[in-house]
Amino acid sequence: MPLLIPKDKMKKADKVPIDQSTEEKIKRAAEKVFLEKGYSASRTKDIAEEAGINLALLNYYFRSKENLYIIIMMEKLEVFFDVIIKTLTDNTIPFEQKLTVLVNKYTDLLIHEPNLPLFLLSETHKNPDFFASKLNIKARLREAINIQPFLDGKNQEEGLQLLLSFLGLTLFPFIVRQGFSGLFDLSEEQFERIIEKRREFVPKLMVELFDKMQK
Amino acid sequence: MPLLIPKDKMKKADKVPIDQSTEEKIKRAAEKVFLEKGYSASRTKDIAEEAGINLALLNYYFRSKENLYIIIMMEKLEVFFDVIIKTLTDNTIPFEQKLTVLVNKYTDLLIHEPNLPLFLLSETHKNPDFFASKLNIKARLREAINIQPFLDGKNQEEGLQLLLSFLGLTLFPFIVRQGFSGLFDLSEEQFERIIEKRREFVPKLMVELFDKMQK
DNA sequence: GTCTATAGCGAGATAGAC
DNA sequence: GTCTATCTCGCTATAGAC
Repeated sequence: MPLLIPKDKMKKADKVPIDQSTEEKIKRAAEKVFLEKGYSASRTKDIAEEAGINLALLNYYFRSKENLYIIIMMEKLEVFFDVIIKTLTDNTIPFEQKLTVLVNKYTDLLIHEPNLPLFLLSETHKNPDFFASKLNIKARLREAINIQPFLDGKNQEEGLQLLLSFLGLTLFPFIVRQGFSGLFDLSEEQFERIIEKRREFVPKLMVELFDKMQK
Repeated sequence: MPLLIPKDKMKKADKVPIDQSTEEKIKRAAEKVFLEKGYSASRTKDIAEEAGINLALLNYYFRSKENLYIIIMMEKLEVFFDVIIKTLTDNTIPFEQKLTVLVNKYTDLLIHEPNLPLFLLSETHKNPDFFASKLNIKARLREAINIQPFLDGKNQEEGLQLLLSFLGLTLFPFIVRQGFSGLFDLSEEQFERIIEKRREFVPKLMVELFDKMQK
C-alpha cells in the first residue's frame, strides 16, 4: 500500500503530518506559545492544551519548562542564523547577488514565521548568554562575514555599518509588523504588498550606500 | 540659604534629586526593572528593592503590579512617539531638515534609554490594545504624517515604505544593540562610534531613496 | 506512555501594628 | 506613610494508578 504513494506526496505528508510523535507535538506547541508570549508569560498548561496532551506528559518528555524552552530557542537561533551564514558562505552565488538572495530568503522565512525576530531579540536580551551556549553561531557568522570580498579595503567598522543598515532595511518591517499595521490600519494584504516591493529596492539601495562608502 | 544656589544648579538638582517622593522613587525603579525584563519576568519585590522601600508600600501607592506597569508603559509610549510627532508637526523646521533632526533626536534619546524600543515592541506585541487605550497617539501620529509635503503626489503605500526604511535605518541598531555587540565583541565605545556616523549618512541615504521613488 | 490528583513553592496582595 | 507578618492563588513539577 505505501508503495503506491508517489514520493513527492510522501514528502508533503512529512511536512504536515497527520500523526506526529507526541514529543514533536509538544515541541511545535511550545514553539507557538513561546514565540507569541516569551518564556515568562508562557504557561506550560497552555502548551499542553495546544498540543492536545496532558500537562504531566510535558514533564515526562522534557523534564521542565526551562528545558523545553532552551530546546526551542536553540532551534530558532539555528533557523534564523542559518539563512545568513549559509548564503554568505555559498560559493555558487555570485557576490553581487547575495544581498538579493538574503532579502528574499528572510522575507520568505518571516512571512511564515512573523514572530521569529522579535522573539529572538527580546528573549536573548533577557538572557544574553544564550549566544554563549550557541558558540558555534558566533564563530560561524563571523567567519562567513570575514570571507566576503566587499570587506577588502574596509575596516571592520564599515563592514558592520553596512550589515546594520542591510539588516535594518530587511528585518525591521517584520519586527514592527504588528504595531505598524495597527497604527495605520493595514490589512495583511497591504502589509505584504509593501514587503514584496522591498525585495527589489533594498538591494538597490544598499548598492548606493556601498558606493558612497567607497569614497 | 536656598537663595544662594544659582538657578542652573537648582535645575540640575531637579533632574537628579537627592530626595524624590516615594511615589516617584517607585516609578523610576519600576521603569528600570520593567524595561529590562518586561512585565511577566519582573518581580514587584525587585522593584521595591530597587526603590529602597518595602514591598507593601508599592501596593499602597499603586494598588497592583499591573496598574504600576500601565502607568510606566503610557509614559514610555508618550516619550517615544512625542519625538516623531513633535518633529513632524514643528513648522519652524524646514522640511528638508526633518530627517536629520529625527535621526539626531532618536539617537540622543536611545543612547540614554537603550532598552526603550525593544521594550515597547515586545510588550505591545504581547498586549496589542495598549495602542487602543492610547488612541491619541495613533491619531496624532497619522495627522503628523499626513501633513508632510513629501507625501504630495505619493500614495499612502509609498509614504509608509519610506517611513519603514527610515525608522529601520535609525532604530534597528538600537534594537539589536545587545546581541549585535555580543556577536562582534564590540565595546560600548565602538558601538557608539558606529551610531554617531549614522546621524549623517542615514538622512543622505534617505534622499537617494526618495529620489528613486520619484521616478 | 498517558492520565488524575496533589504536593510545593513563589509571587502578588492585604491586615494590622507603629 | 511605612513596616512585618501572613494569606491566597496560580503555576510547575511529581507521585502513582492504569
